[in-house]
Amino acid sequence: MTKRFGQPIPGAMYPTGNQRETMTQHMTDHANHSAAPVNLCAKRVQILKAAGEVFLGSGYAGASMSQIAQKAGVSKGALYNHFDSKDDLFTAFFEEMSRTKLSVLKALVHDEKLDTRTALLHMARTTIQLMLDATTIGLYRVILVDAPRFPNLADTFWHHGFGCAIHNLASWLTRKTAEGKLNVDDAEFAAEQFLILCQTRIVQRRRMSLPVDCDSSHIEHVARLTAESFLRIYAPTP
Amino acid sequence: MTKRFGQPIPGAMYPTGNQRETMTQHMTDHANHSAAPVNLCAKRVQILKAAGEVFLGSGYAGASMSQIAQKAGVSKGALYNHFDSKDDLFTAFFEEMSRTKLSVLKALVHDEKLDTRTALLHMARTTIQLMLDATTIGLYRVILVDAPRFPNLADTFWHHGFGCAIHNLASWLTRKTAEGKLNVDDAEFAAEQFLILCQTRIVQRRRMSLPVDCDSSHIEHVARLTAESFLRIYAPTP
Amino acid sequence: MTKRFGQPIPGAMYPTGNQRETMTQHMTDHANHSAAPVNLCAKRVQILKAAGEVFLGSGYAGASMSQIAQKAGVSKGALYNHFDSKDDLFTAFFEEMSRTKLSVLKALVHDEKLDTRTALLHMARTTIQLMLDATTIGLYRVILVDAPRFPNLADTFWHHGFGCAIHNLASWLTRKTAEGKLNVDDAEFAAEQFLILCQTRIVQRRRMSLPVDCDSSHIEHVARLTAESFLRIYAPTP
Amino acid sequence: MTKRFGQPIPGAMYPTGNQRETMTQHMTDHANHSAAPVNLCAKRVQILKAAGEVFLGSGYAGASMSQIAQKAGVSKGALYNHFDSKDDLFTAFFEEMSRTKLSVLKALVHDEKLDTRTALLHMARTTIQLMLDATTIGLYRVILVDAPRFPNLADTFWHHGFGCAIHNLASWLTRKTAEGKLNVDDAEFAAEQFLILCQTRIVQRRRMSLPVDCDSSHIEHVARLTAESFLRIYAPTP
DNA sequence: CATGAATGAGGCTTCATTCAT
DNA sequence: AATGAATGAAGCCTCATTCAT
Repeated sequence: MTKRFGQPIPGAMYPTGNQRETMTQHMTDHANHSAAPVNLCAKRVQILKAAGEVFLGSGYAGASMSQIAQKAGVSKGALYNHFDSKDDLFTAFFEEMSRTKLSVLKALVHDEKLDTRTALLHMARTTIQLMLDATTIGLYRVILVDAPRFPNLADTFWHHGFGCAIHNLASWLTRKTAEGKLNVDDAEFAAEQFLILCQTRIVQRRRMSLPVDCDSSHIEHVARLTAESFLRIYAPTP
Repeated sequence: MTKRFGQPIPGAMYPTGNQRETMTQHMTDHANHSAAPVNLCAKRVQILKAAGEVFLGSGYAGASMSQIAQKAGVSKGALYNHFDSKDDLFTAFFEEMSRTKLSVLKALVHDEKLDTRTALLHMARTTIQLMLDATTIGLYRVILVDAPRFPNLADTFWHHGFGCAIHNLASWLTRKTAEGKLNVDDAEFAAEQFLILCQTRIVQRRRMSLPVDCDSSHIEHVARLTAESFLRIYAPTP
Repeated sequence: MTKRFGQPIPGAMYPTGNQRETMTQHMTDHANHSAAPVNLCAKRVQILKAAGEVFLGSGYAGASMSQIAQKAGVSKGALYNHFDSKDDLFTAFFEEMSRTKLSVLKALVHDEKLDTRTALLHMARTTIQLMLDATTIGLYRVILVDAPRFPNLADTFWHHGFGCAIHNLASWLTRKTAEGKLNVDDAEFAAEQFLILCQTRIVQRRRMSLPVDCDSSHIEHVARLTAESFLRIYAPTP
Repeated sequence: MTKRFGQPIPGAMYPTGNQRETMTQHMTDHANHSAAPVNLCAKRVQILKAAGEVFLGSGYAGASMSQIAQKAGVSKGALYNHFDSKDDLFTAFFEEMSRTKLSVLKALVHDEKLDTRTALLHMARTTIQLMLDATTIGLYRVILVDAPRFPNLADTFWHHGFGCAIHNLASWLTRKTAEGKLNVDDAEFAAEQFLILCQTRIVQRRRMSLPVDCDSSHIEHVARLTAESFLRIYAPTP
């Protein structure tokens, strides 16, 4: 059923089916013959946005095409003019979301001239904040529950999100180790540890819909403890 | 509608209605006149088992009563002789699962005469293994996706699982700190960090249905790194 | 399905099936071998009572055997020990109700030494009160809706209720005409007119669940107008 | 849940949702771009017609959506494109029926130049005929049995039917009294008496599904007796 | 291309009835 | 006799999808 997924080749054309580009970019690269494509894009974006709200909240099984159509302000039929099926829409939504919402993770590592401790604190704070975002939590939820039936889901999420962040962070850790600021052996593992440690206390509870204090002061506290802990693990031996 | 949840009163009897004892215990405490209760329990257990398989795999919305009935080998109507509704069955399944499957976490801390490093390794190994279990992963999945609609879910899970483990582990850490073997300030936080660190690499990927090597040698490796890291954070300052 | 109905022969025996005597009489005409029949009767009465409450309120289609069993405080199976089917129980309930609750109508005409006007007023009052009774209204409701599917229902109701009252009243009217107190030609028609006139204002509205003042003073008012009207129709020509 | 009822605003448009005009009028007031509404209306009418047949015969509880769909020649799901629920369909059916079928009652009083006796006979005949109509009997049945659960039912019926007729007739009676042709004190009460008297013998039996002669000659006979009786009650005192 | 009515499969639940205990 | 679990048909309703307009 699921048709397109897995290798989102940014420039490729999809001659069969309704698929179009992911459309947040180059909305204007066709000053050609008609404004229709713009509207198309607009409607597609509109639908994807609505699909996002619904799928993130309810998962694949809990969402209904009617709901999405209604929230998007279009007819049910219109959904099928832009997407071949619920599966297809789900897949498109997920890819779009992963690409746009997790971009923060890709840019987690700013190579500014911050000292190591400050940089770690900064990254911890940013990570926690991202992971508390409703969209991120929704995406995580969707992956956990729907990945068994949509095998490429997790790949996409990993590719655009966690995996990417781990990779970038690992590079940074390797660099810091080379600089003698840290002492990291398995950089990929350490990077993952860092990201996972960020979930202590706040993120973990929030994901489970448990009541939790999300004040920025609390976030700051946890970020600090996390950065500190990480430093203790990987501080260079004197 | 959903009747039973929240305060499982272990010794109470439910003479009227569908609710019965949680039924893993005292299947034999009726040397009286009839074997019927055994069958009743048997069928209830049978249904709960099937419900478990289905709910764990698909969440509440993705599961269907027909599926469950079929997997349990009973008629659809029979489900309603034992549970008032899908909600009720879901709730009962979840409570049962939390109680029985997470008991390992409660017993995570054995107060044996192991040295600290070995004990941590041991606990890391156990935790990883538990968290890789299909049931545990399913439960986690269910909580993430269905807790928003079933508020007690997360409480139950926390109460029987994570929360309990954190609490026990925190006590142990406090004790070790008193003994000078560790140097833990915020024991609850540290305990949670330990459990979260155990999810690095293997558990996290498995949860997302990503391919991952689950060999015991790999588990051992991660457990060792985890214990080591934890020790580095909280080793007593020399 | 419906087995027995139509000619309730009071003394007959029903050798096949579960049917027993209507049981409000001669509860004691068997000082014979066992007290079981008494219990049977008790349970049967209990069931019929519950069936009455439910059927009167909801009609045949709206009632459920479970409801009845619950209200009767017996098991669902027990219903089928006493009655062959829902149809059978319905039929038995209806006959019983008609017989017992409408007996007032049979005794509508007391041949006391009241003058005609007072007697009519008396009968109007009694009729209105009976017709306002929840049971009577329920019976009427049941006939209207279920008679098409249970052809003997209306016969029974007519036989025990309206028809009987009309008959008795017609005799009385004939007698009064003979005495020169009234001038009734078609006595059956006149009797029916009287009973129907009693439904003006209060009974008619109550039947339709419309709000209506049922004070005894209001009843008295309507009864008086009704008797007066009847007298004007059938007063002997001077 | 039930959305439309109570105040049928004749000219309102319901652009969103299932609700549409009651649709017996202006099937042609859209010389616009498409013939679809005609079909829509047609189907809605088709469904309402089928619903009428079923509900009138069986009441709310005894009717099934499958039956209605089948009788309407549409799929079960199609019902829900036009009505939100069984309740909604029931409510719409009842309102429509009350409005269209009982209009005869509203026009009961023609202010022709008939003498009083003839006018009464005329009205009695018309009333009896209307009340014998299968639809009227069905509506009455539905009210009695379902009004307890649908409070607006009886109001609607009264508003469109009985109540209206009583009101018009009462005005007529008052007029006749002013003209010295009748001597009516409580005109509303008298009007109700007239309508109720019309139910003697034929209507009452028919309602209960009892066998009864409905020949026009019999109707004429009862109408004559009824008019005569009414005249005797309210003839002006000489 | 947009619409939304139509469809039929399938969802959850209730029901009358049966039957082993 | 009494119980209540089991059954499978049927009830109401929703859903993804199609298609005429």
